[in-house]
Amino acid sequence: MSPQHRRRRIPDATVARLPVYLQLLNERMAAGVTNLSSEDIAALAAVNAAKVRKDLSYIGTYGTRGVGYDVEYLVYQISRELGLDHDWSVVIVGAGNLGQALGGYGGFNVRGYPVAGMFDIDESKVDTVVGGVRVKHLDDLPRVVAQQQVSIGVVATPAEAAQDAADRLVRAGVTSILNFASVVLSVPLGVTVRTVDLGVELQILSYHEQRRVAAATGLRPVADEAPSGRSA
Amino acid sequence: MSPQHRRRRIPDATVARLPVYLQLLNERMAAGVTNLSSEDIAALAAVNAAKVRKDLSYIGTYGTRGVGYDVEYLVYQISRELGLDHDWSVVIVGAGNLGQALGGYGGFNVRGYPVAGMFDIDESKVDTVVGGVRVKHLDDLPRVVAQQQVSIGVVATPAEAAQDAADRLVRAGVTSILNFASVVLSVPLGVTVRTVDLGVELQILSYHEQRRVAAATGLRPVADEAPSGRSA
DNA sequence: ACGACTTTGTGAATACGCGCACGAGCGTCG
DNA sequence: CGACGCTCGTGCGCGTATTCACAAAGTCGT
Repeated sequence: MSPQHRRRRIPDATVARLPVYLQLLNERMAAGVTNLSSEDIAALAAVNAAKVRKDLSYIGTYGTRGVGYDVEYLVYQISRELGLDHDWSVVIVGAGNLGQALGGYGGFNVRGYPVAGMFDIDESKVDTVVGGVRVKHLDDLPRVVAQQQVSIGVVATPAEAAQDAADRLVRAGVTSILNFASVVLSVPLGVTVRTVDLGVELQILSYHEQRRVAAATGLRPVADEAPSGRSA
Repeated sequence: MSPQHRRRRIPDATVARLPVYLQLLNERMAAGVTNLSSEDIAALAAVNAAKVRKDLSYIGTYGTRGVGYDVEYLVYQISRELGLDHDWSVVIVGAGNLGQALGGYGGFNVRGYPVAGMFDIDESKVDTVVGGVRVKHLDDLPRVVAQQQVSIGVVATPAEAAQDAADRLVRAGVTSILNFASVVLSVPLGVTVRTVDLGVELQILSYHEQRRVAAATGLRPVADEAPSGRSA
């Protein structure tokens, strides 16, 4: 039990940024950088420096005043906080277009999320091999989840099948779901769902585009700052 | 100029939810439902009913008290607000694993985002056909963007190539970018970027998992509500 | 035609996240 | 060894987002 186990709740917004910091710290570390100030990190992440400091302060006081943060140590601490000190096996449900792309991606293993299994309900997909993993029938899900201690599931099915997939995952014991289907999944309390929807993202972008042309057309030239993503 | 052109700025949080409402309204409409109350919508979207009403109030007062919202009319109004009354051509940069999956996905056309072109810098990929689109060399990007009036670009390259891809997109005239690479893109003001990063999503989930096991281990049994995604 | 009931639209209250500004602590240099 | 400069950690005010609660406005039954 390390001394610095504050265990105070970290704000959602911060949790969402920590992986970004981690990513870029790793990148700089690989480039040989050993120390970075909050200003440096802020510039790389395109956010405010105070925000970086506050974010990092939630996981502990690992900086040195007048100097900055030791990159390697910080990487270690963020990783630990995010639970990356060990691997998390994942299962992928749906071996269609997207499921195959995810399975073949390879990024899972590299990042510490080995694919414990891919599943589909379509017999014709079962036993095909995707990215080194043989597709199993969805009925085998509970066994694999139990045996391999899987707690994260990926839903890569068509929208119609997504809720059923989620239900099966939950029943099998999965407590976190990454959902790529265009549906709002309903899950019991205590299960975390994150949805990534291509259509939603595109529609958010087209809203901004639509707004730009409306402004350009001169229809009410609202003096309104141009919206920019998380980047500057 | 319709009478209800308030043109007041819609909060980002609301903009992010409108596509979700739209999705589920379309789904219910297809099922023959003609009217829905804010409570109904709230249940389907797993959010608070007051939030639904406030969100919808930003685009106009299209409900009927005592009755609810006419689904078809609401779909029309949200679509208009999101700029979906016409198609938005997109270009995809990067014809690797992910680019191919996106191109072959087909969902682009259906949803009103026809793929005007796929591009790669790797000669061996050029002229291959993915999802009915022939891959062009990245140098052809400016021509296609100009000719087809493309304003949305998708970055599906490896992380190392993503910033260059973004720079080229911006130079060609694209003003919205959907980025799938694990990098923080730097773009000029007035360009909107949205990043979707598989690694980030997984790490957010493993944070919650890590927290769950920490709680279960009894290390400080913090009386803290279990975190659930956007769903209930 | 009127009263009871339903559901919207929105002011007001609350919670949350952001960024400034500054004190505290560490390293460095004379 | 003391003074100076740099950068962290954080208290505080501000704006945004969420939720509550209720009057306004419509429907429906009689």
